[in-house]
This record gives sequence, C-alpha cells and structure tokens, in this order.
Amino acid sequence: MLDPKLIRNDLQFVADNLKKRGVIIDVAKLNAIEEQRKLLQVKTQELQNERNVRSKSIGAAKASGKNVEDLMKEVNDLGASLKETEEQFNKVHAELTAYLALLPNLTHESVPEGKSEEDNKQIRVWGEPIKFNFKPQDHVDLCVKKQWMDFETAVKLSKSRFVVLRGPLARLNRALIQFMLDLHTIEHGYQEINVPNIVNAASLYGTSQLPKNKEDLFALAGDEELYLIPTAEVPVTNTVRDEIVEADKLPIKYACYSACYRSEAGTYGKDTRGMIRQHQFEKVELVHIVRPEDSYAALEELTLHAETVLQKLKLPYRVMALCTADIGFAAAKTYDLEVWLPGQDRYREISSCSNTEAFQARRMNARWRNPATGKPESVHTLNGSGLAIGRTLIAVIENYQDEQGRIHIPEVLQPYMKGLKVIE
RNA sequence: GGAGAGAUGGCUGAGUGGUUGAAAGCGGCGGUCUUGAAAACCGUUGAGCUCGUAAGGGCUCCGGGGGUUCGAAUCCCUCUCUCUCCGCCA
Repeated sequence: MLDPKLIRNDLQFVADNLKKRGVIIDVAKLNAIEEQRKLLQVKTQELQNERNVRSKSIGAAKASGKNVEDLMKEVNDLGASLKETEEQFNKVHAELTAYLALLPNLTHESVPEGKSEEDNKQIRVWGEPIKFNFKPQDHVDLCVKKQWMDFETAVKLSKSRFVVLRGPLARLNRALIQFMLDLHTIEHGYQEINVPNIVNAASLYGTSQLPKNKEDLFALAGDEELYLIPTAEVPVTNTVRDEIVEADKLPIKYACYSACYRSEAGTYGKDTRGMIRQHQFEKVELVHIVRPEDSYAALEELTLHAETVLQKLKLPYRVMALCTADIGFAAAKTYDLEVWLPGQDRYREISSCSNTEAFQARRMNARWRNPATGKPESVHTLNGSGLAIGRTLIAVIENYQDEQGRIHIPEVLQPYMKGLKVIE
C-alpha cells in the first residue's frame, strides 16, 4: 500500500512514478473521490459528536429526575441522518481502499527505466561460463535415464510440473538445503525460522499476493479461506504483522527453508522441459525487517548473502537490476541473481532480492518505535531467495558434469554428502 | 469430533446499559533522595483517523463482524481464537 498521505498531498508525483511501470492512474478522478471522502468523513464525525453530546445530556437529565422523552425523540431523528451519512462514507472509503490496494509500489530513483525485461541492467558478473571440451547435457538428459529424476512417476502421482527425486540426487538436494541454512545462520547472522506452509488471506494481503495475484496461488478446498504459500516470504514477513517492534530488536534477519507452491497460471508452454518451473519447489528464503534508513544498505547486504551461496558453490552468475517494467508489484528495487546453465547455454534467474520499503509494512501494520519521535512508524521489509533449491540443484548438475555423465560434488557440499565426491 | 469456560491497555486484572479510553497492581519513562545503586515518594505512560498554519478540537477502537438502544466494554446474534475435560491421532 502506498502512503495515503502522499496520495493526498502529491498525487501527481505518484502518478508520474507509476507511469514508469506502465501504470496509468486517473489523477482527476482520484482527487474527486478523495475530496468526497474528506467531506463525508467530516460530516459523519460531526454528527457522531452531536449524538454523543446529546446522549450524555440525557443521562444527566435522567439522573436528576427530569423528563427526557423530548430529548430522546430529538436524538432519534439525528440517528437516521447519521446512519445515512455513515453508509455513504463507508462506501467511498471502501472504494478508495480497494483501489489503493491494487496500486503497485513506487520504484526507487536508482531503478532503470524500461519497457520490458530486455531493459534490465547488468550490475556485475561473477565467474565465467565453463568451456567444456565436449557437448554438455542438460539436467534432464543427465539424470532421467539414471532415474534420479523422474517426471513420469510425478505425473502419475500428481500432474505435470512435478518431479520425483531419488537416491544420490535426493540427497544432494537435501545437502543444498543444509549448506545454505548453515551458511546464513552461522556466517551471515540470520535466525533460522520454520513457519506454516498454509496461510490465511490476511497474510497474503500483507505481503501483497492478494488481492491482485490470486490466480498464482493454490487455494485449499473447504469452508475456510486458506492457501498454500507461494514463498516463505509470506509467513515469515507476516510474523511482524500488527506488531510494534522495539528499536533495539532491529534489524531482524530470518532464514527460512520451506516448500513453495505456485499455480504458474499463464505460463503454458514455458519451461516445460525439466525442473526449471515446477508447481512445488523448495527454497531458502531470507527476510529482513529493518529501520527505514537502513533498508538500502540491507538490500545490498541481503543480495551479497545470496551471492555468497553461488560463490561458495563456484557457480558463475550475474546480478541484474530489474527495470521499471519487470519489477514486482511490492518492490521498490529488485536485484535478480542469474546463474549460468550450460544445458541452456544461458543465465537463468535463481534468486530475486527486493526492498519493499514500507509498502508491505503499511499493508501489514508492521511498525517499530522510533526513539527519535517516540512514535510507532512503519518498518521496511526486504526479502530474497538464498537460494531456490531446485534451480541450484540444476545449476550444480549441469556445471559439475563430466564427459561420462557423472556429476562431481562441489567441495562445500561434500561434508553434507558423507564425503562423497562424485555421483554416477 | 463431544462437553464446558473464557477473550479488557506492554503484562496481571476490575468493570454487567449513562462524563469509563477504561479502577488497581506490575512493568516503562521522568524527577526527588543517594558518592553510586536499591528502596521509598511524586509525576507520567495505548493506538489509529480527522479538522486546523498553529494553539487546540473532534471521531473510532475493550478478539473480528453484525444487531438492539437516545446511549454498549457491559444486552443479543455470529465468526475466530485460547483454556479445561472426554474421544481420536503423527
């Protein structure tokens, strides 16, 4: 949610910023609705005040034994017009709130302007794509015939876009999870957290997967409105919903392993081969809750923490600053990490690190007590993958293959594989 | 799944229709005393919205939503959650 005060005071500024995303808002119409809201709110409050004052006088009159019938009749008439004004106000207010909930975050001034993902800006490159002296295979060719990776059985069990992992690959998958959690908790100072994988609508509204991106979610059948999490960002960030965090508790840094579930609506025919795009995948998510003045330093830090995973695995990657056309709904600024995949002969997204500033915090009513003012103020929230497990697994498989189709185990993972150096 | 009890401010807890945004205690903050600290004493201490240049007004909130009433923390309906007992269960 954008700052309502900013909407009121400088709507043109908001409109100009959103235009860079390709979002056009009707400034005149919005201003008119806002004007209405103000009028009705003031009128409602005036009538409420009158009712309160008169009702109190009835109490006083009654206590002194006077006849109160005329007084009561007067206030009764007042009640009707109050009710009507209240209803009008509620309607306008709800309309305004619903509209604002659909507006994305403003982008930071450092975000490159663009028209499509083509305009994302490369920030830095780490490592170089390996030159194989044979034709590298992709993860599907490397793993399916050995039955380490089994898409057919997954379809039988569920449907397309699921996978079954077996034996050494299942173990390698687990090793990656362990390695990442250890790295972030022991070396990067994160607190490990384990959270529900099923959440309510309020949580999804808080991190802004609702109301706008409902079609990307798996909803549970039943009387209650519940959803599978599309990312641990939802439950982890919502831990501070409706809280006032004391200043000395900040920054809060959580590392969370979880499965993620996405319907991938609108991606038919995209990445249908292999386990690049699945309905269910695993991820170690990083979340920061910080003071507003610290959030851009925190974004750099969080991104570096995600990069460290790739560096320790010796996987070549590049960092991209998403442009105004490609950046997510809640984000003010986003870096994507893209890992080199020899099987596709290109870089693919493996992590997305975003500063949402106070956008989610306002929706969640997540605040901290600013010692400078003594008042509760919105925190800033950040999130990033550190990293997506499935895609990291693919990257390891494809980058660490040899001519015989064996997969070598990266050094940092060997302790998690009982010292195993190669799987074949 | 069945039966019962409950949800009040940072916490404990009073309040069952009329100056109650809410007693009291604890905690927090400020002060007096003290070399310092503790104790004691005094003061202070919820959030959101809104009008106003300001000073200062006003509105809303006692788990959520709805209703009754001139007036609701207090009465009614409903939902959610918590606790106790029974059953089931990883």
